[in-house]
Amino acid sequence: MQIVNEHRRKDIHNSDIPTVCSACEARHGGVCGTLSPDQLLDLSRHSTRRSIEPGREVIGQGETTDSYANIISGVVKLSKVLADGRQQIVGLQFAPDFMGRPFTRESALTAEAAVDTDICCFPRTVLDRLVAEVPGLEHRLHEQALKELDEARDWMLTLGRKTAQEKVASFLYIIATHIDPEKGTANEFDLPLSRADIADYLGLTIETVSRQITKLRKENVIRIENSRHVSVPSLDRLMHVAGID
Amino acid sequence: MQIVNEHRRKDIHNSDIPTVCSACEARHGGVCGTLSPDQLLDLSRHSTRRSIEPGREVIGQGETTDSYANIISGVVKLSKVLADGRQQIVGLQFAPDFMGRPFTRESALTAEAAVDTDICCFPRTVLDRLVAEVPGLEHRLHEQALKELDEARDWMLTLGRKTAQEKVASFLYIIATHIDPEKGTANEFDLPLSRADIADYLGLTIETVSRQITKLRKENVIRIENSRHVSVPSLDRLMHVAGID
DNA sequence: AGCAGCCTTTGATTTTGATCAAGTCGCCGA
DNA sequence: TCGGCGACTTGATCAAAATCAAAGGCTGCT
Repeated sequence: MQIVNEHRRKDIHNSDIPTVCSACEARHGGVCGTLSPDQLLDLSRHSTRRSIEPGREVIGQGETTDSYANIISGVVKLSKVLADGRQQIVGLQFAPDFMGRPFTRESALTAEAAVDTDICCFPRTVLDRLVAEVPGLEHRLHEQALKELDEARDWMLTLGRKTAQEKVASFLYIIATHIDPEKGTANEFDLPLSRADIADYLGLTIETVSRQITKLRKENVIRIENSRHVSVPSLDRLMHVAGID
Repeated sequence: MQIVNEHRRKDIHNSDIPTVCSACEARHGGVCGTLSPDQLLDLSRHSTRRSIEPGREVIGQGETTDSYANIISGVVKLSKVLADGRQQIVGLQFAPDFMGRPFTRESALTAEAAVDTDICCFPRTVLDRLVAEVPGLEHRLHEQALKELDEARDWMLTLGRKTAQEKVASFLYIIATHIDPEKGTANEFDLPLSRADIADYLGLTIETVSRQITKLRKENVIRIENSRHVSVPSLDRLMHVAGID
């Protein structure tokens, strides 16, 4: 994991930054961005990296935890289930998102890795202390919450008012624009979700998802290989099919 | 509007509090709760009360504003529309909610009064200054955002995975538990939304909403008069039909 | 009172997506 | 290399909700 970064880093004063953090892909985007080297050191001393394999739960609906985490790489599904087992994925989180809400006293949702995922966990107590000490930190967390709220509301429009075709296209668009934390959008990518997951995200069945993907393929909106790898000739076209503008 | 409050107020130190605020129904629940009398005076000097009749837009999708508001009484619909006119209500706000997100530089959604509604508006600049000055204020706004996020995610489960019957029951349950800012739940209430609004909130058509309401009535889950007034003999029963545990 | 207009309900029919049921494909282990 | 298994696709049928269409019923106005 000791990758030497060939590009010049965005910040000059790398000197005092903890080693774990200076190599961290999520440092600038996550909560850590607002922290001084001292504070970063403080936090890093209490934080642990974890690798999570696909399907592994980070936290279950109704459980309690006392930690927060940053996603370093990978994709995490946030989902809710009804008593009878019907499931809905209510959010996807990508690097370098902060996972803050799953860890409230009692979690209202399940967080589960969709693919191999690395996260950086730190205890609630430490972050809470830092929030009290560092002026801009709560603001950062607030911004993250507002971003998630906007995304949730966008998705509500998708769930409530779009057709199956538009839903699937909307999903592919989300992935294309989020899968690569570096550059904005990708024309080609591996789907981080199985058909069953996609169905749970879109409020559809796997059969319908499969049929709609086939339809999009036949209409040349996307190309598929291996059923997991997708390429998108024209993002504009995909957006249009997704009913976005 | 000069109503004399017969009940003893929860706080003792009423002395320095601006008159407009001391009579305000939203003061304890809204953002104002964290402010000192001085700060409240500061804010109140720049704030204006507005009465909004049903159907009147407070802010439209894509517009810009420079104010926030507290809901004093009434109900506000937050909605999004697709290019072709399909609409989805993505949230309802009740007194004493803070309306913060609608007013970001460019609003991602439309806020519109569902019934006669009173709000207390204040300029972005003043609140932003107070946020910088008052330690707990951003936290309060953060909490509000997290509350809305939780509600949005709950609703996503409803939109994606519940049947029409469950959706309508879920809606009625939301209203029963939110319409009265004072006590928790009401067994009897006027619906703040028309059938068309309910349909837009549930991702259904008005015909389906109407049929499901009729069905709930015939099954004695609810009683209806005037098509707007609803009474609920058993909240537990309603919850159960709504698929809530 | 009588009428116009809107909101709501109800009915008949159609459509979309769900359900049921086989396959097919790719991958892993024997 | 061959099964076998899980994930995905495809097909046939069914059902829930949408759509199309026509009343009711309430409100406000003349």
